[in-house]
Amino acid sequence: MPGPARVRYAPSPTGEPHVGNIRTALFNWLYARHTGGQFILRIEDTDQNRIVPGALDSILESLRWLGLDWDEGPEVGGPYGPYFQSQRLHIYREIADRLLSQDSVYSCYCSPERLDEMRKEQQRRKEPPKYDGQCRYLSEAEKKRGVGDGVNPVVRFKTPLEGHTSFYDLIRGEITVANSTLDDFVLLKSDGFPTYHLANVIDDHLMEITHIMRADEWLASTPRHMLLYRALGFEPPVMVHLPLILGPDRAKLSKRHGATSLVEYKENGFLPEVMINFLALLGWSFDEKTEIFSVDELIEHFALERIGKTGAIFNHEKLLWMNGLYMRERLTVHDLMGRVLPFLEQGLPPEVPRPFDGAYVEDIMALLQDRIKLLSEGPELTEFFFMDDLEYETPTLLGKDFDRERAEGILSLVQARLSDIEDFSTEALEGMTRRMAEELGLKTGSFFGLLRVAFTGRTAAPPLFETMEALGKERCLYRIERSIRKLHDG
RNA sequence: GGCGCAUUCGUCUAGCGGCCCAGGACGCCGCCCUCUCAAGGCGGAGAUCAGGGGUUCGAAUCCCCUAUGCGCUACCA
Repeated sequence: MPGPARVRYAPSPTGEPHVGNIRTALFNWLYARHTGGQFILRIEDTDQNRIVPGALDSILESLRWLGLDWDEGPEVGGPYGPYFQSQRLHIYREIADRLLSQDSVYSCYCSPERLDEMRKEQQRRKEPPKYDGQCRYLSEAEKKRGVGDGVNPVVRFKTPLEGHTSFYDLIRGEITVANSTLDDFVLLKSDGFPTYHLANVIDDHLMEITHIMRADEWLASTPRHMLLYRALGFEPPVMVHLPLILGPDRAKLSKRHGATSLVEYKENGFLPEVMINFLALLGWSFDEKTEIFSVDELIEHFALERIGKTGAIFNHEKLLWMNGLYMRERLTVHDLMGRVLPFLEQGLPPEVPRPFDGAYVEDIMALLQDRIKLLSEGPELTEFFFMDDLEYETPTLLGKDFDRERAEGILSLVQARLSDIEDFSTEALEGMTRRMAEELGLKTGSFFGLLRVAFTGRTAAPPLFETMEALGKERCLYRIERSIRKLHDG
C-alpha cells in the first residue's frame, strides 16, 4: 500500500458544486482514506469578481451530505492554514517579491485594452494568442514611467524562450511541451490577488501536498506550474489528471447540461451512498464485474492505477437504477422509512394529518421498497394509503369485466365477508378472496382488479392482500362502503 | 490557428501479446413468475476493438500515420 498521502480538494466558491467537481473531491478523499493520509479542503477564492454568495455553504453541504470529511480546512482549521487563499495574500506577495529579486518575473503595465487588441490581431492573423512580452524588455526609465502613470501592474512569469518542459502524469505518462508555445502568464493580478497558477503552486508546496489530483482540463497548464516549481526551488507533487465527466453531447459537463448540481440530486431523492458509488465508477473501476461498493469497500480498493483516461458521459439511467437497487437491497425497511419520511412530510397533501403513524408508515414502506427509485417518489407512490376519500372514476372501478350492478353485488358480498372475519392477515385475506372468486365464478385477475381499485383507487398498486393488511380492517371497510355508494349513487 | 490528450457494444467499462471471432453493467427486446405495477429468474440483439500501415509465429493490447472528438490557449478557476 502506498504511504500516507496529503491530497486536497480546492474548489472556488463560484456556485453550487456539480457532479464533476465532486467526483474530483471523492477521488481525493478516497485516496487519502485509502492511504491513511489527510484530505485537505482549500478554498480558492482569488477571483473577487466571481465569488457567489452562498457558494461556500453549498460546497460544504455537498461534502457533508456525502460524508466526505476533511482533515484540514474551513471550520476545522489545521496546521497549514489559513485555508482560504484570500487570507494568504501576504504569502503570495512575499514569494512574488522573491521571484522578482531573482529576476524570474517582471511587472507588466499593459492595459487590458492593449492586450485585448493584441489578441484580436493575433487571431485575425491565425496566430496563437500569446502575450507578446512587451514589458519584459522595458528599460528602467520606462518602468518608472509605468509606475508614474499610476497603473497597477500585474506580475508576469518570465517563461524561458527556448527549451522544453516535461513532467510525468500518473494517468497520462510523460508529457512534453516546447516552452515557445507558452507565454509570460500572469502570476499576480493588478488587484494584488494571485492567479490560480501562483496560488496553487505555492499552497500545494506549503501545505505539503503529495499528490495533485484534479480534472484533466488542468493538464495543459501543468507545464507552467512545473516552470514555477523549478523557479521556486520546490519539489512538485505527483500529478494525477482525472478524465473529465461529459454531458450527452460529449462536451465537458456544465450547467448547460441541466441538473448537474449535487444539491439537486439530494433534493431529487438520490441516496448519498449511491452518488458515491456511482461517481466512483465514473473514471475508476475495480474489476470486470463488480460495481456495487460500500464506502468502506471503495476506500479499501481505490487505486490510482485503475483510473481510466477517457472522459465519461454521466448516465442518468444507470444512476436511477442504482438508486432503486440500494433502496431495495441495501436498506432495511426501517432505514428506508427514515429516508422517505422527510419527503412524505413535504409532499403529502396538507389534509393528511401529521405526525404520521410510525408503525403504519413502516408497513407501507415494506410495500414500497421494490417499487421506489427516488425518495421523492414517496408521496406519489403512497398517497392512497393516507387519503381516506379516494378519487377515481367509476369506469376505472368497473374495468372491462363488470357492469354497475354486477360490481355492486360483488362488492357488497365482499363487504359482508370482510366485516365478519377476525384475522385480517395477508394469508387469511387471500384464502378468503380466492374462495370467493371460485364461488362467484370469477377470474382472479378481474376480481382482484375490481378490489384493487376499490381499496387503492388505482389499477397499479402493491400486491392486493398485503395492501389490505397494511390498510387494516377499518380502512378497508370504509373504502369498500364508499365504492358501493359510488356505484349506487352514480 | 497552436499545443496537449484521448478513441473497445447507444452509455459506463473489463482487457496491460496468445485464455477475446472481446467479458460485465445500465438501457432495449423476448420468455418465465404473477391479482395489477414492480422486483426477481432466464435468454437475446448490440463493438469488423476509429481507419490505414507496420513489428510479431500471433495485436484490442507495441510502433508510425491519418481521421475524429475533447481540453487548454484570460489580470477565470
